[in-house]
Amino acid sequence: MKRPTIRDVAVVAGVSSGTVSRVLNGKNWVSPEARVAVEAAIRSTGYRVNPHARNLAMSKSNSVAFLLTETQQVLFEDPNFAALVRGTTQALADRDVSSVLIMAGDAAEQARAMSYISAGHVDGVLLAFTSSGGNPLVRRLLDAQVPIVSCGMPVGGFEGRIGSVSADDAHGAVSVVQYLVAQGRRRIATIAGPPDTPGGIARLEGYRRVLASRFDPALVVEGDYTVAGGAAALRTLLAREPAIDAVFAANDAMAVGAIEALQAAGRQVPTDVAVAGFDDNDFATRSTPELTTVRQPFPRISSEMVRVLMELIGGEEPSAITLPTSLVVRGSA
Amino acid sequence: MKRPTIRDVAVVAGVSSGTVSRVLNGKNWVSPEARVAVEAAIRSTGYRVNPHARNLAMSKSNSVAFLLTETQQVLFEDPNFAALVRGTTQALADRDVSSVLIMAGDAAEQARAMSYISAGHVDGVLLAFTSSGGNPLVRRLLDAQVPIVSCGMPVGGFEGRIGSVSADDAHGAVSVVQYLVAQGRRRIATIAGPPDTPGGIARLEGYRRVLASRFDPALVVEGDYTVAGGAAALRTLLAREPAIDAVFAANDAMAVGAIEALQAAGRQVPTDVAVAGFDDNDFATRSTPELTTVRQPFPRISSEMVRVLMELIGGEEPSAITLPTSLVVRGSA
DNA sequence: CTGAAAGCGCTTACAG
DNA sequence: CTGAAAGCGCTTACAG
Repeated sequence: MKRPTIRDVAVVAGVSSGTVSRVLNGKNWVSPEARVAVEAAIRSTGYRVNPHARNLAMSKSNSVAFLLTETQQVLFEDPNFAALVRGTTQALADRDVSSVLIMAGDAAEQARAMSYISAGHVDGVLLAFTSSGGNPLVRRLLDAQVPIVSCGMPVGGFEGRIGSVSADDAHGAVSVVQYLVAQGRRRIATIAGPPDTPGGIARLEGYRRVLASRFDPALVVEGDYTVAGGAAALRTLLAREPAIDAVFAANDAMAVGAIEALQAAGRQVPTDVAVAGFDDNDFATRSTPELTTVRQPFPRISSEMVRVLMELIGGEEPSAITLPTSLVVRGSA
Repeated sequence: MKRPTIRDVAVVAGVSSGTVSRVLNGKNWVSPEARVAVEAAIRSTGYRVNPHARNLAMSKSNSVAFLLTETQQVLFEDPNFAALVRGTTQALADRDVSSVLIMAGDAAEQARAMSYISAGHVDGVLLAFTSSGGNPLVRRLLDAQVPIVSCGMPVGGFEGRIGSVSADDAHGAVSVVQYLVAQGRRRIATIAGPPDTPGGIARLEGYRRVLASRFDPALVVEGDYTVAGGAAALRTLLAREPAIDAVFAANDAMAVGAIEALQAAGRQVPTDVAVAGFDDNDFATRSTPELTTVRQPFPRISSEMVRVLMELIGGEEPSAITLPTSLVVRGSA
């Protein structure tokens, strides 16, 4: 009737509940015989540890939050988020820790998130650092000593206080722009990301580094990481400089928008204008032609985020990890 | 240094910890003076209740799972899921209960989900009933007495054992097919959903009911709810019966695929062939022309799911709720 | 290696 | 209306 407790297991196994707890927690101060007896008793009673009791006794929650500081809309439209949520959930599950998705898009939600997290529901938080929108919350979380690791280099002055793991944005941009140059492109424009995002900064810098003295501010337009934003940016670019023959967009969504706008303007991609993106997410293979882009290693980013967070929770110092990207050549450039 | 407990609040307020607990839980057996003193003490100490202690004492978790039995890929591509996850998370947060997203696509994940849930991490489960893929898990959950409510009528023989809330699929289909008839369409085909899904069954039935004696099996093709599947189904339809002048797709994604395939085949939408969908999700406004479709009231579905689940958790019987749909006329039909 | 016991921080009959 | 106390189910020094 009632769910079995550690005590029930103990009587069946003929030991004390302390011993049951020890085998449960993999301590090795237990004799082989006792261990065998306890394991059998666990099976025969159908015992499962009560997480609330364990959490109370150990004062930890065995759970972390994945915090979304963007508007909720964005989340489910952004394949990067999806990959990260999927990847980290998996990596966490492998360690038997659960994860809660927390949406904290507006101030009210952020307040709620803050009280939820600081109440001790989670041991740490995973963050996708896309803009500065979540900064106030991050600051408060930090003040409350909550372990945090972000995907993407922190941009709000949090360097060294939170863990981070990011793709090598600058180098990824360098490699793709070099590729465009090698293909003989002469007027290479870029659609940059928002300047308050790590990708918005570093990818532009990579572009600029390759072009060096040939860098022309007129060929830089800022986008908002959306398909529509990419299309709009492209039109601006075309108005400024009709002779562009290549565009490097700071993410795949904008690259898709650029392709659509280009085609609407009667330009062939890649014949007239080559287009390259960044991310290699679902957008990359949904456009015609498919995108030449820079791949972010999301599975590895996810597992590293989890590893670093666990270290932080364990009391270690925050580390900042950068992972290599790779160039994926498809039809668009 | 150490986080304040109920006891700290009690000494500051000059009462016993039992009284603090009573004001915390909104019991009214507490004098106004005591209440005021406690509330002040809570503020001055910065007290927050420890959820693990509370959960242990009350033996409940104040948390529910949103279970995804589809492959993980599907989730983040499906705007219906996104709307449901968003809506239920919100409704749950309003009641101060948290939610965990659990992906249980393959057998290994289902086993893990089972043990997570039956360990008592959550008080109940929210489910999006899209196919029969999750049936074995649902069955085991039911055996373990876990309260469940699904979106969509249960199809695996779970009627009456789990709560459910769904849009009125049959009536929604009736209204849109009647609309097509009223527009003067004569050869109305349908791309049905998979026959092991509630929508796959009821929407087809609504279509059939309107056509009655004019129903022609040759005009029915089964799709898989994806854009590509919709396009493929449309091509099959066109091969069978080039004279179709309208298509009712069982969801928006397939409707978009149908439009694309139609256009690729040189047919104008809606002039040559009218196309209607079902859902009114993001797909509906991303196609050209935009979709005429049946709106599912996702916000209401979400909040009803939560309400019914809370009832179930509270010991009441499972209820099955059907919510009305509405026809949304845009450019495609 | 193992048991008895204290403690984690709450809730809730039970008296009063 | 309120306090003292038991209980929720674990973990973990502390002895032995």
